[in-house]
Amino acid sequence: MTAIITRFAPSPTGHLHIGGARTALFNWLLARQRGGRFVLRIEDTDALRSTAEYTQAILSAMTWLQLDWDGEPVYQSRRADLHRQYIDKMVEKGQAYWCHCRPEDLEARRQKALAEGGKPKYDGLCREKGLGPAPGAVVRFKGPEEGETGWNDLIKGPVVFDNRELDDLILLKSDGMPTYNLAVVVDDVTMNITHIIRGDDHVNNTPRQIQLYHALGARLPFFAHVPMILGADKTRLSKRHGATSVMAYREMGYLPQALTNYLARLGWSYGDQEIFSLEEMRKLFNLDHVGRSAGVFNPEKLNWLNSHYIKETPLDELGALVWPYLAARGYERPADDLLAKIMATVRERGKTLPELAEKAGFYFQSPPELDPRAAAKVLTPENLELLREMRASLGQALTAEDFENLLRRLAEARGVKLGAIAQPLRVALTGQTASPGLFEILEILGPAQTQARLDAVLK
RNA sequence: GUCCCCAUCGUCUAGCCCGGUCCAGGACACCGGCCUUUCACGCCGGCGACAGGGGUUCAAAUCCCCUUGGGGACGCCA
Repeated sequence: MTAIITRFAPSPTGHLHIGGARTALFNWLLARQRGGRFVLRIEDTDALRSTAEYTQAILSAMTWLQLDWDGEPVYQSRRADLHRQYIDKMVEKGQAYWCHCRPEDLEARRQKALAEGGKPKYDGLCREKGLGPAPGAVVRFKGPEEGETGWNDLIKGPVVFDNRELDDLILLKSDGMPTYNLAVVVDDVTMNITHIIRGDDHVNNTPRQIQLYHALGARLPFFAHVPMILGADKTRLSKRHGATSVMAYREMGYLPQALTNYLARLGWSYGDQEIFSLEEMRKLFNLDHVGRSAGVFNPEKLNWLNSHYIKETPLDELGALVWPYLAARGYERPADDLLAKIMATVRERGKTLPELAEKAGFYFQSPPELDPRAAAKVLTPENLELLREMRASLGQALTAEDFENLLRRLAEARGVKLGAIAQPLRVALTGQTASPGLFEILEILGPAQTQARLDAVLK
């Protein structure tokens, strides 16, 4: 059995988006699982819209997601000569022909066909004219006029198109550049791609591409069309549904494992299992279990996965990940072990990295910003008096455990519940009524900081 | 308009290919309870779906047909 070769072929006309990331992931998974190759091809034949910046952004997004590719990325634009050779050969063999129809005329005829209830396809005007090259001319594929073209899609099953539905697609643009459909086929053939996993929106291109494979005498690859990802309103995921680029999710504080796990599970399943490391997916992934219907992107579930992976991240790593968000708030960097201890107290209280930074904010503000409603409710005259009385004894403990014993004894001595003295202290130290565990906070703040915060409230 | 694809809880899905084990299982979200110094986490419980209609069959979420609904494509974009 020969090794499989898959590819991801984004066009650098924008950032890597959620849908693209998923097709990349599936291609990567299949290749890695079967010991094959996963190659990256940048489809930059649209000179107007493709940029080097987007190319870079796509590469870094892939790297962030830990989807490594084999060899150097292939730039489609640099293969234009090769594409041109194939086109010339097809013209020579009578498989393609020069067409002199002008874009405006074409558009007019399309509109007319549409108005008459027909399909807006090329009418074949130049097909039998035997024209040659000319300024503004294009080369079209001479497709079969009858019969059917179909394939057995690895995800969708058998798909068949009537050849009469297909028109003579352009292979060479008037600017001398190959079109997408031609370039893709020539590249996939010459790069020996065995499995093409791509978005659903390409099924309509597939019969045309298959005809090109036939014309080229090339062996067909396997096709697998992954369903679209939709927004909450069930239309194609777009900007107005919120962030769509992978890097935007990185900035919003999502972990790459959460995103790949979510994306894999959106469409693919393995029984009831929800949590998969990249390593695990790689073992278990299977195109048979990729669903056929479109899926709605659900940020809530992504959040859940993100908090799961946040809880799994070692504290020192988590500290490093959250630090940039803390720094953005203008805080000073604490020692690594202290930052790790802080993370331990907040990591179950936030779903994204910036949320963690927000929950940890009070540690870094001295005194912390006092929530007026918390103050009004909890820092009553009686409670302030209570804090004043407790102030000295708080200097006698050092560890969270000691603080717990101390406060429990104090509560017992006064004949009140722990909460009665914990809440005023919490508000004094954090400015909030909701916070991480009070004993841990006391340990982290230390005696001096604790006294300073009490002083600020009691002055 | 034409063609292609799709259709199980609000959402992601298991089950469908090989009909009975499914008065349909899991997860997110939501609601309730427990735990508890607060908030979370965690645990327990609840709500909630086979789009509709015809067939085939002793039996259909599972097979077939139609309808409806949704998505996609119809570019000298990729």
